[in-house]
Amino acid sequence: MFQTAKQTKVFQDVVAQIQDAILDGRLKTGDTLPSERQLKDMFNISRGTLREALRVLEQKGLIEIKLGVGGGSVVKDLNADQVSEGLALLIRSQKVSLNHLAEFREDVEGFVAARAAANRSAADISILTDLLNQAGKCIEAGPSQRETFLEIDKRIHMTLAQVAANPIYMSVLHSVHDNIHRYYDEFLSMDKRELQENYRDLCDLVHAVEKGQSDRARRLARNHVRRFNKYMKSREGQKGAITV
Amino acid sequence: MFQTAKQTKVFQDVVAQIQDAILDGRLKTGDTLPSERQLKDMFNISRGTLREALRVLEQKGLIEIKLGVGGGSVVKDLNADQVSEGLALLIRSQKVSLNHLAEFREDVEGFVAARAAANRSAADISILTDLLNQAGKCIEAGPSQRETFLEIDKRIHMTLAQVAANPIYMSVLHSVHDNIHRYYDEFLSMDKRELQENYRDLCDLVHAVEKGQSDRARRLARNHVRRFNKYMKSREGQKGAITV
DNA sequence: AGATTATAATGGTCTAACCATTATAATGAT
DNA sequence: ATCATTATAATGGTTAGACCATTATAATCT
Repeated sequence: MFQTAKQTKVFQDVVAQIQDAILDGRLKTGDTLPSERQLKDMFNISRGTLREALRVLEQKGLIEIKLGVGGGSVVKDLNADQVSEGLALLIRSQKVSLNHLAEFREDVEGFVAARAAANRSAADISILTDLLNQAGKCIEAGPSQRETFLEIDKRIHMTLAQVAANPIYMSVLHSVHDNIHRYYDEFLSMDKRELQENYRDLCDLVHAVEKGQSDRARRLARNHVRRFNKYMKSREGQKGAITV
Repeated sequence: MFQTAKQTKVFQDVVAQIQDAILDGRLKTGDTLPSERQLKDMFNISRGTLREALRVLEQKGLIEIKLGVGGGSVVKDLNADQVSEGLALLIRSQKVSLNHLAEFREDVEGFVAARAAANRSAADISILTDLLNQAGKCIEAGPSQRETFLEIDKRIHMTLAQVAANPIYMSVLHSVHDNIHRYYDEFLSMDKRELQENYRDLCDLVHAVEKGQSDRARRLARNHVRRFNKYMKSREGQKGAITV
């Protein structure tokens, strides 16, 4: 009939109070909290308990704790890192395989491209075109620029997420890339033909976005990712390092 | 040229060691770690430092700390809760609006349905049909069963994610539902006609999944969610409680 | 004026207690 | 003997006070 009246643990109450202050805007990004010795007196708790609370807030990505004079707990600008870390833990614990991740990425890149095509502005297209040009130069420069190409490839995808005008897309895509990146080293040996294929994919994709062709953009993005995934899987068989 | 040689902080080293042991399987779900007083000796650190490490591991969702005799740090079964909490923080900090969340859900439910249609087994269909029947009875029972209906609605969606056979879908969908649930109270006043409309959506959707019609399933799922979102937005205007 | 050195504030860690909770064992009542 | 009650002890939760490590700033020296 009744529920537990209160979370007795002191440090949880402190976490809640500071977290609420941050999320309600009473503490803004960049603000520095009082020193630990001051805070412990304000909350009327011991320093050890306060530090447990601060460690939790740090792990939540809400504050950053800096050392030395002028240091202290600084309110952080919240980003997708915690989501990303959570996903990474699921992957490492083998609750999620590389195949799962690849499949998911296929879907996500697909609808990101579709939303981007629906939302694009002239300025967006100009940024994307510029990135395409850089990517093209990388390929001409030969295989030495392979990593740079992949970096630009990633930036094009992230830019599309930005054009899609929904921060969730950016967070999710960022998390996916973060986690797929761990396997990149294993699969970095694309030859020139494969890179060119990749490049053509991106050109077609950006073109579809420019024309506002949502469905076509989605299909192209999915195929682009699928080809990359197939490539990874074939390499995976050769190396046998990762069993997913 | 060189990088920082080492993370000097003791508690971080402890976090890393225990986390690795869990993720590598040396510590399994349900295992109880030694007591704090034993651990502090094993690591040769103070109890305060150890507790900071444990608090971080707890916040990461890797362990659960129980009180009293026979208590201690127990290795948890990892789930999507941390991803969900991270997303919730992004929403509360207004980096993400309800509109963003609704739009994202539309896309996610869409491709979940499509994957489910491609992967469904006879057993899956039987479970879904059973849930549909329960939902149907709720509607006949009148508006008193509204909450139950919404609960079953959610279970149907989660079941589809399970059928899709990719744990990321389940995690993401779970996170989305978790976070959209906060706004449910504001929008629970669906009348009978709206509930029936909802019910028919679900029947059509399950039917498409049964037939293995991926594209149709995706379209139906998206429309289903979109209708719900429109409904929420219209209510939002009336109440004016949430400004997103 | 510029480089060097001391200062002091801050987080990081340690020690040693005591409090609060709870499963189990010991005790008592029936 | 069985069940309820009560003590016991192990565990996490909290406190207090000290000292170490880091670092921005101020003081000093060349």
